[in-house]
Amino acid sequence: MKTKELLEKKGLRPTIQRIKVYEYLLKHREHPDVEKIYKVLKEEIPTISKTTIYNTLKELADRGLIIEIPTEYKLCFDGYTEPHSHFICEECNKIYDIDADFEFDKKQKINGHIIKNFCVMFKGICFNCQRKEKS
Amino acid sequence: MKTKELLEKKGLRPTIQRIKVYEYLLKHREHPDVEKIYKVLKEEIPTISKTTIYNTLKELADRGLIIEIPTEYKLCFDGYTEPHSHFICEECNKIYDIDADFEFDKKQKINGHIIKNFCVMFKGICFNCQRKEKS
DNA sequence: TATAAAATTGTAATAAATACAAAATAACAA
DNA sequence: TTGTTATTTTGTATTTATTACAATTTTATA
Repeated sequence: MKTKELLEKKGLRPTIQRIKVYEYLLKHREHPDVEKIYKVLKEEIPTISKTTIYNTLKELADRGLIIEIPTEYKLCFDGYTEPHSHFICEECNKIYDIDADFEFDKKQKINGHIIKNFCVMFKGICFNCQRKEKS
Repeated sequence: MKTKELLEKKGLRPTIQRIKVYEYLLKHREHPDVEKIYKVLKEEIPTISKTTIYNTLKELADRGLIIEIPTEYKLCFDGYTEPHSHFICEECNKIYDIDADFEFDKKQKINGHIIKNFCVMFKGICFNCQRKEKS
């Protein structure tokens, strides 16, 4: 389905700003933060405002079209919403996708709390930073 | 073991500020943020500085004495370091401990990345907010 | 007690996020 | 079309969170 239709299905007007933000996250799997998205989109849409980026990301996340990844440093975003985990490198702070499948039935309650979703974050030294340290 | 000795064992001088920050986190299982800890400790130690809270929390976390819990809203802290998970309520933003045991061998690598630790965050509507919504 | 190292404090600077009113855009009825 | 209304975007101002850093204070120990 096209980005435009996905937005409409969630009750969001498919404005050029929303489409571009969403498409950026679908095409780039780097888990960007607000600043990164803003800088890139400003090339294409010079009038775009950072407030719009914030607003759009919140709307997309509220509707489950994207995932918010809170880190110690900043809030990052992911357009890939299939169940997966993340790894963050404590050297370079880069975030990697991890295809670890944790079994969990979202319909169950835990301690009386309704579970809507869950996320797993691994932390350590990434493949690349290990190489750098050796040399 | 006493807080003082735990700090010394990790190579940290057991200053009154560090002891109090650490003890606060061990005694209160509410997952406070910097602001909360600062406000409470300022009662006891009126000269304490927020920078010291930041510094101390970073040192404690680096040495594994406490856990950092990044959320969408702010960075929270936990003095309880036994393996456990967290649940955050999307209504009241309160963080609860969850005794879910996810099996994972930390010594293994994933995709070539060295895993030092991992955390699981559940999200949804907490027990208390469910009651409020019914009435 | 003197000296050096470590830690704390307070202020300033930076960065991240939010609030909000004005302007622009889009939907749609006449 | 055109006019009206609702929605969205933009830009600026605030607020909040975090970091940088020099001066002061504290601590260890020679």
